Amino acid sequence: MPEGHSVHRIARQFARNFVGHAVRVSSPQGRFADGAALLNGRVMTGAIAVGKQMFLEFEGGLWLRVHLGIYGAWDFAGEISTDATIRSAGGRMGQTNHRGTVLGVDDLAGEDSVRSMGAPRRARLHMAESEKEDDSDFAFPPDPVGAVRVRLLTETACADLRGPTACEVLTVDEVSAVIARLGPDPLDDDSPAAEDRVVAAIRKKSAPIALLLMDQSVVSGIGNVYRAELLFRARLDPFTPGRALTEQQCRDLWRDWVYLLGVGVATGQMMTMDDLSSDDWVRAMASRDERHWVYHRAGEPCRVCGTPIRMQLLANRKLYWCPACQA
DNA sequence: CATCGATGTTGAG
DNA sequence: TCAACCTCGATGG
Repeated sequence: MPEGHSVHRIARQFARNFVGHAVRVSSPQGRFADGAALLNGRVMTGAIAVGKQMFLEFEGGLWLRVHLGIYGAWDFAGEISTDATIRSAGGRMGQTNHRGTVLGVDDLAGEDSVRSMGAPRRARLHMAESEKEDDSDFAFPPDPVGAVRVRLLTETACADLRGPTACEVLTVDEVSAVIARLGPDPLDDDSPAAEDRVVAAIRKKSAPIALLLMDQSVVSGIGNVYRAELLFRARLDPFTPGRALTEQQCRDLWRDWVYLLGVGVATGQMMTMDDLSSDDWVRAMASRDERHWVYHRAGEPCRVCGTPIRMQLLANRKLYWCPACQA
């Protein structure tokens, strides 16, 4: 379920609580028994995210590649230091909103609206498309619940993976090969070269821009929500062929993705609306249906012009857009 | 409590 | 183009 921002947050969680530690690796469900045996006992030496893929590096040159697909999720438990998470409305997003600038958590929230990371404490944290924290008491390590494909366990922290699309052990060369097939991820590479690569990839294809934004070989990390929202924010007709976009339109799309991904990683939420009043900010944080311009709003009035938002299947995914604003 | 649907990708046909 | 993968929150009775 997660788009790029959640995967970065999960990688960050591993960096905090697992990197530098020897890890017991098992597969309670059994489907990853061989891979678990390969990794068991090794020290985790790195955790990186590229688009929707995460790579955990272990000593000896072995990597664990995980893709959560549509169902996948990680459950952390133990002495963990949780990421800053926007809890409620404190500040206003619009205050320091310049496109292309990544908002820091400090920009986004006032007191009490952020649970900051701080010292490790005993907690459970569910990480998928959204995150849920549970401070109630539990035994450590917890009994595996359901089909746990992989359990990673240190002296103090536990991480259970369930429902992934991909979970495999790779060599460094194989990791490089996977990454080579992916378009740029702004959090890994926000260079002019990365931007040029995306612009060129879009402008040489005749496929509709709505399809190209979802194509992980063009640009990494965009899913169905960010796709719809990026196109609305650019006031672009989703069916415009890539090669019909101007260079500037392509650059603006990339810059806006840089911005939105930064907001997503900072807040843990796919917040795609700017300049919200305090009341709207409260509503947006409380309900995902108040968080977007067009996503999941078929038939409802466009927030800008009132025209009913349209929905159509494109490559088996629901595409949402405003037929008036995005003409 | 049953059913539906999802923020993804792969591979068969 | 479409089913399969595989899990769980949201929804409705």
